[in-house]
Amino acid sequence: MNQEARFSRMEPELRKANLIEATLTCLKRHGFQGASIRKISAEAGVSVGLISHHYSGKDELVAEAYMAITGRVMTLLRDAMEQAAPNARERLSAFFRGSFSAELLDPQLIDAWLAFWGAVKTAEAINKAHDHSYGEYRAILRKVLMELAQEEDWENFDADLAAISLSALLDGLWLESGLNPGTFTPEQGIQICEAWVDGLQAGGRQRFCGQTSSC
Amino acid sequence: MNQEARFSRMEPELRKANLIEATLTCLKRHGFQGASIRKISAEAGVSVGLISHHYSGKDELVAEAYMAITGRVMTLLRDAMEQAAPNARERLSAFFRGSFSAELLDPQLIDAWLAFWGAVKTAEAINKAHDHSYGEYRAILRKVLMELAQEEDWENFDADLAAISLSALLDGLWLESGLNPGTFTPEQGIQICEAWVDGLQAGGRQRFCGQTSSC
DNA sequence: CTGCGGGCTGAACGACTGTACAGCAACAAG
DNA sequence: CTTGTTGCTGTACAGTCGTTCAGCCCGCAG
Repeated sequence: MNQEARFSRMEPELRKANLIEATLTCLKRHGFQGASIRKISAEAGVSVGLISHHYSGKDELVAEAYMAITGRVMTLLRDAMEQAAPNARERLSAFFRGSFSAELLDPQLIDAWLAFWGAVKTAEAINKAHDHSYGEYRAILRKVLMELAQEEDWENFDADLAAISLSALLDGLWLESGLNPGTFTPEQGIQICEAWVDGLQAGGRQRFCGQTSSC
Repeated sequence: MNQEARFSRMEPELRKANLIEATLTCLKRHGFQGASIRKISAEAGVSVGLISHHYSGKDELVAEAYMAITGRVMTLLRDAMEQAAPNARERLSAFFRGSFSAELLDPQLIDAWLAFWGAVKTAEAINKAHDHSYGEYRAILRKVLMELAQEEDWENFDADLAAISLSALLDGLWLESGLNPGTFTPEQGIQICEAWVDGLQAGGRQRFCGQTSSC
């Protein structure tokens, strides 16, 4: 009567990675409400108690899942930019193409993101995770906008405010794409972002400058 | 022993309005999770059973609360535009000032909005409510952008796509303001939106036109 | 005053939530 | 082969959840 092992041990690190993956799967399936301790453990094939063993609570696990997914997205966008090296304008275009790639526009992925956003005000740990990832996101945009300003000899250009603007545009498009896919196509999404940069270059940048008209 | 009436009757219409108000209060206080049947009925000072009596279920009540709040916001924005009659550009500015007024930037109001967004994918009734209100929102923007295009003699201008863009920008700013107030000031929010229109006028509109360069 | 329609109550139900904890068992070390 | 560590199990607990329904009782009609 040699019965199979009832469970297999794992390095805490590996197990945590497994749990995070299961959490993301659950979030994608049924949103924040569908990501209960029991469903996550079932998805991961472990017992309910294991989560409390590795994390202080559910919020911490979800927050780590949020960090994991944002890190993955940011890496993808950074890579897309680096492959299109020539100049800042080209790199922005690469960023847009990456933002509206099939991988990132996956409805399930956006559903998970919506769940995170909905929980930001509820769970402190998720709030901190958002602060961190959004800060990093904006820093990436700030950098490339700064480079664009240098290449085009804009002075006193407020890249920080422009980055807030562009990230808001991207998030807004992403949000609507998640809430109501079909409102616009990925190509139109890219088009909208390109138009924003066009507008900046054509003269819209003036509002992002100091009093001097040298910008 | 003349004891006080244990409850007071109301016209279904009035009672429903009361319940919707209580629902909004709960959503503002603790997000979607904090808006349970029991908490809503406690807030409204009625019994738990009354909600099922007037609505088919919780989702329908929340959806009606969503419709109520979007209707209120849209009326406010429309009024702001109508008071600044002169031209389309001025009306857009009025729309922006309204969008970033203290009344609409109320953190609690945005928390409630976030709760709605998070529930769109979960509840069918809320999904329909979003579709309706977002369509109306975009129609308002489309109309004023159309008028701007006429006043400036733009031909083949795709006001629809431009409206999607502007609504995404506004929603994105609103979203971030809710998730992390302090990222930008209301004045900066207006500045960002004005810069978008500036960019459109300066030449960014080309991407929103057909092949002809007459736009 | 009486009668009655229906707005309203509130206990009960079954399902689900996150967390705690006592102890089992897998697996490396000796 | 033991033995020890500790990753892991799974029941139990104390809640909360949305919904149901038999019947109470408010307030208007007559």
